Amino acid sequence: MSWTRTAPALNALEPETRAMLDRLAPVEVPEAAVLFSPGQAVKGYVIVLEGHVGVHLIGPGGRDILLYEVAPGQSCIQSTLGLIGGADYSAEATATVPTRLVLVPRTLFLDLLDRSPGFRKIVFAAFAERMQAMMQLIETMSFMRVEARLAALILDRADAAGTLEMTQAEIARAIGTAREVVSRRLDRLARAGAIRAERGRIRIRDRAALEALVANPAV
Amino acid sequence: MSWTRTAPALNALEPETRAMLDRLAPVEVPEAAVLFSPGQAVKGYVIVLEGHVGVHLIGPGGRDILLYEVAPGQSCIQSTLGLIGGADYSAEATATVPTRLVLVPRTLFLDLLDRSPGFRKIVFAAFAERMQAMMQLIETMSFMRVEARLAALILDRADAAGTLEMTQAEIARAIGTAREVVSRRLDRLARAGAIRAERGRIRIRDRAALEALVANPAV
DNA sequence: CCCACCCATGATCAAGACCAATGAAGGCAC
DNA sequence: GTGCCTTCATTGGTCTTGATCATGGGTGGG
Repeated sequence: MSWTRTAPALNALEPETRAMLDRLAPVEVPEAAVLFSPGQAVKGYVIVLEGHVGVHLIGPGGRDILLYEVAPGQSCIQSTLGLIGGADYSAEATATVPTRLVLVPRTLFLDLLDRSPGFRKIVFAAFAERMQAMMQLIETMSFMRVEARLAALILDRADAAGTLEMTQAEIARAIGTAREVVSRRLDRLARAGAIRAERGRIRIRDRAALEALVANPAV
Repeated sequence: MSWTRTAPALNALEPETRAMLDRLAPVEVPEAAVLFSPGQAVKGYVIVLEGHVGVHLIGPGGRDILLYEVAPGQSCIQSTLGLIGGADYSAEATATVPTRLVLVPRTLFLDLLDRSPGFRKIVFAAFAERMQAMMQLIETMSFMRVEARLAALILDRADAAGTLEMTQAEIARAIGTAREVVSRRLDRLARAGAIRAERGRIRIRDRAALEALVANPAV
């Protein structure tokens, strides 16, 4: 009941709209569950309440790159895309941890979109934000070499203490390269004193050095 | 007067909405004019009436890649993005030929978005379509090698007779590589009998061969 | 006829993909 | 504790792709 209360973004909604959404039952999905895969039709608008979802493009040969991630309170742009434009999913979404989410059926979604300014605002703000991130991704992939991408990721995802808990394989997927390359790059960064690499963890030692790398991404 | 008549997509609009739009005066921009550049604030929603606009991401070092193109009747998603999300432009748009366009001011745009279901529908359909194309672009860049990208472009842009009038430099920008590479690849395709390369023009000779390349993009 | 633009080609070089083998740390069962 | 297994990481080596520099030839318009 009233799961909308747990999603801060939804607080600005009109009461009737919230009521309609609250009638939907959240769904629990286990870790590593595949929420959707390429080719499937979009069934509804997805709002993640708890947990974490990663959306990947899968290439032939099994390589995949992380398009974006969905945190609690956020929605999945692929779904929006499909509902508005009618396209099928072209990526794969998997829950990286046990996740709770709500699926707003297509008809309700379109109805709300038409009638609720607040809902519209939320949906489109999220849409725009994601889109922005995707353009960023294109830019990154086009113009930054792996080392710079790696530095950017470390700076971006490290916690306040300058620590990043990610396995090399995860990093590789996030920046779209092979694991070995990440290993080598990390090694170089470590030699240069920019970071300290541990098992499943990276500590920033020289933030400025990483920032310099990001600032000069010349391929 | 009544330029909305010339944009088929706008025919489905409510009469009042069309009337409001028709009050705006189209603008003429000369060939090679820069419509906007990275960092600029978004002034309004752009609808191209006539001509052709290319939107590029510019990297350090001058390299740039074609994000998408705007044909008559279409709008520029970067503008939509900025108006809804508040972000500045992150790409550069240039008119490739003399172009006529309409700029819907921000306030009117947001107002129409709120009040006109028809306008909303058009804007978001266009948004979704572009977004789809961008995902396609990411996929292409990630998983297709240059040869496959080249083949795809040839198939996609050739006219009914199987002829493509593009200079190698243009092709290079469109698929995000260097001109020399295009030259070499074209040469190989020509040797293989898939195409015939002439000055500023390419003729498809073996469509199936190109399609096979696109189908098997393994990096 | 000359000057832009377009194209071909060669040489070099770095990045990164891919394959393979090994080491090292942690978790678990017993 | 000991042994075993899984996950994570390191290292080496090979191979392709494609970026870049350089140079020369061709073509067409003014």
